[in-house]
Parts: sequence; C-alpha cells; structure tokens
Amino acid sequence: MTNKAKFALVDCNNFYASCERVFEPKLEGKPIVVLSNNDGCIIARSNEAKALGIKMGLPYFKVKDLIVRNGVVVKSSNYPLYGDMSSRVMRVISQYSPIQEVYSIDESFIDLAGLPFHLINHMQSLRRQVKSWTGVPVCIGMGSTKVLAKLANRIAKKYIKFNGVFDIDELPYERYCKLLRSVEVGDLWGIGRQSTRKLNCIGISSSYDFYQADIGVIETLLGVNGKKVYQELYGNSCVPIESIPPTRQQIVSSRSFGSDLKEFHELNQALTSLARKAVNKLNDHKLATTTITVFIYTNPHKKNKTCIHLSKTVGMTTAIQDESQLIPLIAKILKLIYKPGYSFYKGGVVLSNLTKNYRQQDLFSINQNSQSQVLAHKKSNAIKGINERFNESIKYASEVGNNRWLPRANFRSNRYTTSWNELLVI
DNA sequence: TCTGGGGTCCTAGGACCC
DNA sequence: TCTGGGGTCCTAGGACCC
Repeated sequence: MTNKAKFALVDCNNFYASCERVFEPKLEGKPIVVLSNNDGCIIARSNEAKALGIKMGLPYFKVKDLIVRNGVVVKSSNYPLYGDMSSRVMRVISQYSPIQEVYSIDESFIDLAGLPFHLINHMQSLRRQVKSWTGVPVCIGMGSTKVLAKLANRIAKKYIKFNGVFDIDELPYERYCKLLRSVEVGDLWGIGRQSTRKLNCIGISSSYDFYQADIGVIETLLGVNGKKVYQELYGNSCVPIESIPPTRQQIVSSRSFGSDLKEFHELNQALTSLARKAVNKLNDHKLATTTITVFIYTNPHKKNKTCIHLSKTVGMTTAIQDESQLIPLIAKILKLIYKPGYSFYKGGVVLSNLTKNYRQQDLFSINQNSQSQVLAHKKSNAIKGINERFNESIKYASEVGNNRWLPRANFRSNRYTTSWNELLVI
C-alpha cells in the first residue's frame, strides 16, 4: 500500500516543566512540578517528580509535605512563557510536513503520507531540530490513524531504546497484539473515565479486549466516538487531520479568586477584568457575540456550607464586539444574579453565538451605523492601542479595587520571551 | 488555610413546523 | 373509543480532550 494514511504525533515531554528548564538549566535532573492557576493543583511534572509518586491533578496542599521533603521545585503556571515557547516549537514542526494540526499547547499532528523520506530518519531530524532551536525535548509516534499515532507516542516516551521515535505500523501482528494487551483500555485516546467504567463492567479491561470486542457492542455502549476509536485501532482512519482550525464556538474567561469574595464591588472588579480578557480574545479572532453569560460560584469543596451556582445568560439582537458595550453589560448582569451573604470563590464570563464578518443589524434601530456607534468603536480601538503600548494603563473604574480577586501565583518564573522587563539576565 | 481553565462534540428531549 | 409522520432547531447535560 503506497497511499495509506500516515500520521505522526509530536508531543513535548513534560512541556511546562521543560519550558522552565530552558531558562533555568540548573533544574535539569531535578524534580519539578507546575501548578494550575491560583496555585491550586499539580498540572505538570518532570519525570523525577512522577517517580516520586506525585499524581497529576492533585491539590497542591495535599502533596506539599511530600514536595518539601523531597526538595521538589515548585512553579506557578506561566502561560505567556509556555504559549510563546509553544509557537516556536510548532513553527519548527511545520517545516517537516505540509499538513500540520496544532492539537494542543504541546502537541501537533502532522500528515506524513506520500513524503519522499525515510520517515524514522525524518522524524529523528525533527526531534533534534526542535531540541536545538527551542530547548524543548519531544517524542514522536507514527501510525496510520491518529489513535495509533497517539499510542505509538506512548511507546516512544516509555522505552528509551527507540530514541524518542516509534512507528507502530512496523510491528508484526503478534507484537501489536502484545502491545495492546499491555495498555489499559482507558489509556486509549478517546476512552475516558466513564467509558472505561462501562467497558470494565462487561469484562473489557485491556486495549486488546477492546480490540477483540464486537463493534456493535462498542457502538451501543459508547456511541459513535467509541466506534471511531475501535476502527482506528484496525488502521481505518476516522478522525481526519485539521490543518485549518475551525472557527471558535465560544470564548470563556474564568478564574478561581485569590480570596473568597463577598462584596458586590469586589466581584464586579474581578468580572470586569475577566470581561476585558474575553473581549480581547474576541477582537483577536475578529469575532462578535450575541450571547453573554456571567456566573459566580461558591466553593463546592467546603462540605459544611451550601454551595450555590448563580448565572444568567443574556441574548442580544445585534452582535457586539466593543469593550465599551460589553463591559457595562457585565456589571448589569452581575447585579441581577448577585446575592449578598455568600462567599464566592470563582466566577467568569462566557461569550457564545460568535459571528464573523457579517453582523446582523437591528431592524428597529433608527440610526444604523450612527455617529455614536462609529465613535464607540473608535474609542475602543484607541483604548486598546494605548493599553498595548503602555502596559494596560487605561482601565474602567470598576476594574480598580482592592485586588483581592487576583489569583495567587507565588512561584512564577519570569516571562522571559514576552516581556522586556523580564529578560533572562546572564 | 489551600482543590485550574478552556475547549469540542454528542445525545436526548422539548418545542415547533407542515 | 379511536388521534400520523416526518422533519428542524434549540438547550442542557454528559463525555471527552489538553
């Protein structure tokens, strides 16, 4: 078969921890963990930290003892750094195939079908190039479907003898079956916790059990997505590569607050700031929105207190994109849902029904494109320009306050690549 | 004391249409 | 007493991913 599909999954090793090491080489060989926003949970670990038994997703305070005892280096997450490093890595990867899908901040699928290279050598070269140009180590799995490429990537990471590149299609059938027997079904891409539970109930625990199961049973139990995973294990590609990112369906901006908030003005400060982030993203993608949701939650982990979720969604006839329209609206919605007497620990803004280019006009508005609309737009652009140049120096009054909402970030490294004030000093 | 954030897709059920 | 058939669209909730 010459025209068979062939994918590679390029995945950065312990990406956030690796980014920290690039700018702090003395961390090489040491255990590192990176925390989520607000220094809440463990979201990344170096191999040394994994070896200590620190599990993904654990709340930091629950493993703090273990961390201190073993001298584990702790970092708050630094998304400006990781995002910038990611785009550098992705740019290098893009030189190795004409078709690339940036799947997540640290992963990329590329299409290798028909490339006139020895693929293992080609991918080894990619690996060396990414490492030498960005400092980030990657592993690469190859297969005739995305599910297989994912699986191959696990192998490339797990066994050093493959030197970071593994092609699962090269395995003889018997070895392939042996491999499937050694991988739990829940480790397959697309089989999550609920599906694993259902499969375990009917005696399917390994990927091999799944592979040998009846396709009809799988479809009944897991629906179309489970069926796709099944078929991809047989080498039938069902999940195409998406080199052009689909247009966004929604924009979410939410945070856990650094302290619980009770007062309206404190919440309003937090939500105004979050609304600004959301509207910036809206503008970056050149989109407008007609549906806005504001929500605030109390802490569900506090067992002795009642937990409430307050939210409201508002739809509009005309899509909006200017912060001068959106930000005041957020405060109005918040006023409608706010209840005094509760301690809120998290809140956010969701923009949905996003539209591009064409904006539905309001049938009953008298002044289409009136002077005031044009002025509002000009004002928003001017504020945006000033803020880009002078470090967020113009704010809404509601954005100014006691800052109690600001998330904790006690262990953040510098934004070495995106802020002139935080360059690496040698 | 302290528990992330940002996405997508699928499905079932209700409302509505002719 | 007996009450069709075939659709679409929207929403909420569930599941998945990183």
